Amino acid sequence: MRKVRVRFAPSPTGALHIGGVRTALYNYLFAKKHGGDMLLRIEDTDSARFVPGAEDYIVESLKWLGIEIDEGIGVDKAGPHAPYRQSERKAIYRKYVNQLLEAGLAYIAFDTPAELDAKRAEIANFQYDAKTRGLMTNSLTLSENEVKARIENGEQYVVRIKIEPNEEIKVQDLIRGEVVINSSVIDDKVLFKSSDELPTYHMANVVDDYLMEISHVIRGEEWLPSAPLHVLLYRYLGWTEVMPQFAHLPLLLKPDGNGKLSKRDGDRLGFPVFPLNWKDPKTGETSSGYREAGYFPEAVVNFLSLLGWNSGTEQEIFSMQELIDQFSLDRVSKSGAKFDYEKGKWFNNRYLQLKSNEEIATIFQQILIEKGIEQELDKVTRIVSLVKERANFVIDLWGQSSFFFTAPTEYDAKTIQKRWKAETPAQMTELISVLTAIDDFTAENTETIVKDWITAKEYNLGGVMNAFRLSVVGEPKGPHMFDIIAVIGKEETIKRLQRAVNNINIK
RNA sequence: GGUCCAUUCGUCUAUCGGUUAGGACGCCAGGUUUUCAUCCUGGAAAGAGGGGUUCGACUCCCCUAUGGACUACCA
Repeated sequence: MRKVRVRFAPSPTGALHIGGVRTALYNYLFAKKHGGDMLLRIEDTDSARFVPGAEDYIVESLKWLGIEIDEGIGVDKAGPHAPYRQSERKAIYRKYVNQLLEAGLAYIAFDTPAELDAKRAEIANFQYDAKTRGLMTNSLTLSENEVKARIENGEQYVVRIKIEPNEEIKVQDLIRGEVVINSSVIDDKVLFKSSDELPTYHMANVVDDYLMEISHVIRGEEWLPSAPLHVLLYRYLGWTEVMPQFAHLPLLLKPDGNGKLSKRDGDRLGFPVFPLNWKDPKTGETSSGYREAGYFPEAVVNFLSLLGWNSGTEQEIFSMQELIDQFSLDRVSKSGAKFDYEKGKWFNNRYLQLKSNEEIATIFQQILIEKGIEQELDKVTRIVSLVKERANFVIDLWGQSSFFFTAPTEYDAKTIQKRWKAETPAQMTELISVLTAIDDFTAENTETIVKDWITAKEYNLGGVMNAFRLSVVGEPKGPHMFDIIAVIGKEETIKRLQRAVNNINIK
């Protein structure tokens, strides 16, 4: 049994899309499950679409998510198959292109893009293949000398694969089973372009997967139509015996409407489609990322893992290790998954609840500092413990707990109307004296004393407590009142009560 | 247009011929709570349609419909 070696091979054309992240994740899970290696290779064979910074972005994204690379880009020591950037492997591809040319399995074509466009306009459903290549300008229609002359003249050309028609090409897919496509519908794809001396995806991909000893190609469904071409390339190159196994993953779809999830959907619907914030160096346009939106990487991984795969059990929360242990390609679904952002939030909520108060407090402390509030970790931890369960994100904690740090400056009008009665100011003034007399300001003690007072005076518990809350918090929300005042302290509590008595007027 | 892939609650999905078609998100209702939230309980909610095969189909086959991907000197 061959060692499992998989690769994630994005092209550096911008930020790593969330669908790409899932592909990387599934590759990683599969590799680790089988004790194999995960490679990161950069497919930068399209010089025109290269975007600076994209490669670093990809490396940083995977690192943030905990998807560890064993070999290739982003690893300190160059691996045994270096380089791992396709633009740096020109000579390698050239050799195999020549091999194909010499064997008569590929040919040179001089048709310019303009000429091809003209043909497409002229002939409906034009396809460069066995039926049409005799009409075109290539080494099959030109004499050997003319081909040589044109090349020596510096004329640009491409190398095309020569597909023999009318053969049923079979692709064994680990997720979909056998897929059969007739070779007649495959066109003579460009394998190599002289303009930049670089191969196209198809050629580079097959050559590299072979040389890097890739055992399984796990990639998006958009590659399924070209898989037969790749099978043919392995055959033409004489590598059928070591051809990797294929698995084509279902796509991530738009939450609403139709089509695959795109960057624009994120902007339109208000959620990130990238792992990290990204600023496009050309347009200056920025896109938000899950990290900066406050997601925990574990939540993103967990959420993504379940978009197209399930364990077959009712478990929903998985650590990376559990995912590795339970992952299996035959439990990957065949149909596309609509991206459900609401569920993503829920996953973050679960991880927030799972984390220790102190860990969250450490993060929250930074947010507080940005708001100009410096607090000791102990106190922040205590506050976190009181409000954590009502938050999905660490940032939500601010909305739930800001009153711990700053006294209310205004009071919720609806609540005044409902809870601030004619007798309230007198009761609150009385409450001030009750609280003033308390030395031990713990929640248990203040609760006992205040409740005894309310009972003794035969006041309405709800009436007093709600007015008390309004005075201290400013709104009808928050944790248990006595927990709140234990944190903010006696002096501040009394101050807030006094201010409420002075400022709230009954309409 | 052509080729290929897919089709269970609104969404993610379980079911691998016999189930009251299960779970989760979201939604709704009730309960707990001095407030809000949490939490607890409950509820509504699905096999695209039509043919077969079979004692019996969500499950297997065919057709139709619908959705998606691909159809570049992009990946």
